Amino acid sequence: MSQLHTIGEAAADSGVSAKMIRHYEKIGLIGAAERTEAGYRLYGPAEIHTLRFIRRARNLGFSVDDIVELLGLWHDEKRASKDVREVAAGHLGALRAKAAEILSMIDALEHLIAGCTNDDRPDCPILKDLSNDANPALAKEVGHKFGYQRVC
Amino acid sequence: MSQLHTIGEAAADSGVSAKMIRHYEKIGLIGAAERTEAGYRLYGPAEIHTLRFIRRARNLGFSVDDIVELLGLWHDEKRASKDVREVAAGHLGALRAKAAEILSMIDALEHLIAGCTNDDRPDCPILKDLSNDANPALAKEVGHKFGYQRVC
DNA sequence: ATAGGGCTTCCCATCATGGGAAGGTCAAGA
DNA sequence: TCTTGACCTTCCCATGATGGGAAGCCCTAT
Repeated sequence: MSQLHTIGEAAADSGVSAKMIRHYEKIGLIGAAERTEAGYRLYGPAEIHTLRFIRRARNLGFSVDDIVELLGLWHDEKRASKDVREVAAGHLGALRAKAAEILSMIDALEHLIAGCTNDDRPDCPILKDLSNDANPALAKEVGHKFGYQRVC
Repeated sequence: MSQLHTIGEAAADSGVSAKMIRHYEKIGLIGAAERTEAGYRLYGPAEIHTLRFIRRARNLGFSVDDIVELLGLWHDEKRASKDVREVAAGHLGALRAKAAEILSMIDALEHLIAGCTNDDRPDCPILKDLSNDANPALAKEVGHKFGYQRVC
């Protein structure tokens, strides 16, 4: 008994909020916890270890779906390291794509801000760029289906 | 009449989906569109220009709340360029923070993956790190309220 | 006994976006 | 003229991870 913890203690010890622990249980990421007679959830060292694993994986940006896989591999003594690597590499690719996207936004925004007079005059290259039909800010070539011609 | 467009045409011309145009109307980012007798929304050049403005701002990662401000400034002849700059600079700061977060995840993940044997053996430094209590992967100093001591 | 803090479940909100159903409208072709 | 198909309308639901908050039960210290 002495190593069984309530959800609040498990949260403090693992860094995962009580709210999220219940959520992870509900979506099946972790199994249903033991309960006291009064219905309180109880967590032992193994469960808290798992929660820490989950928190670390979340800190690395892994999605819950990824973590389902990682936990399965973690508990699978016959796992192949390349299977783990595959999950990690997939996530790394997604992170790199996201980083590239954000960095290009930063780049574009820095250029716009650099051109701003930063005073009380209304002239503003930022708004000029955003409203300029000829110079679409950071145009994503996505979703522009200009095949249609106007009907009216 | 000849320059009035249905929502599908406005979507194609602006790069904002019809779904989102209706959504922007509902949340008040844009005003209610004119309607035909049958209830179809109609968009003129000014509205489509605004939609393009919105799409460009979204491409730069501005939130809808930011865009409300930017549209207000855009239409305000007496705006001060520094007010625009302030909105943009605030967003830039958020983007930089996000980028730093993602880059540190990438960095940590690259190190883990580099140590992976990538074969059929079960030994795996990635899982080892995630499960290692002593070496928390990319520990965020966030949310660790370790003031509490275990009660049990 | 009572107060306060922790626990339970349930519902709602975020943020931007899309999917899909049920039904009305319109234009082109048989 | 009728049909067909592509559009439009509104309404509801889902995403993903997280938190807020209410109503009510439980436990412990005063």
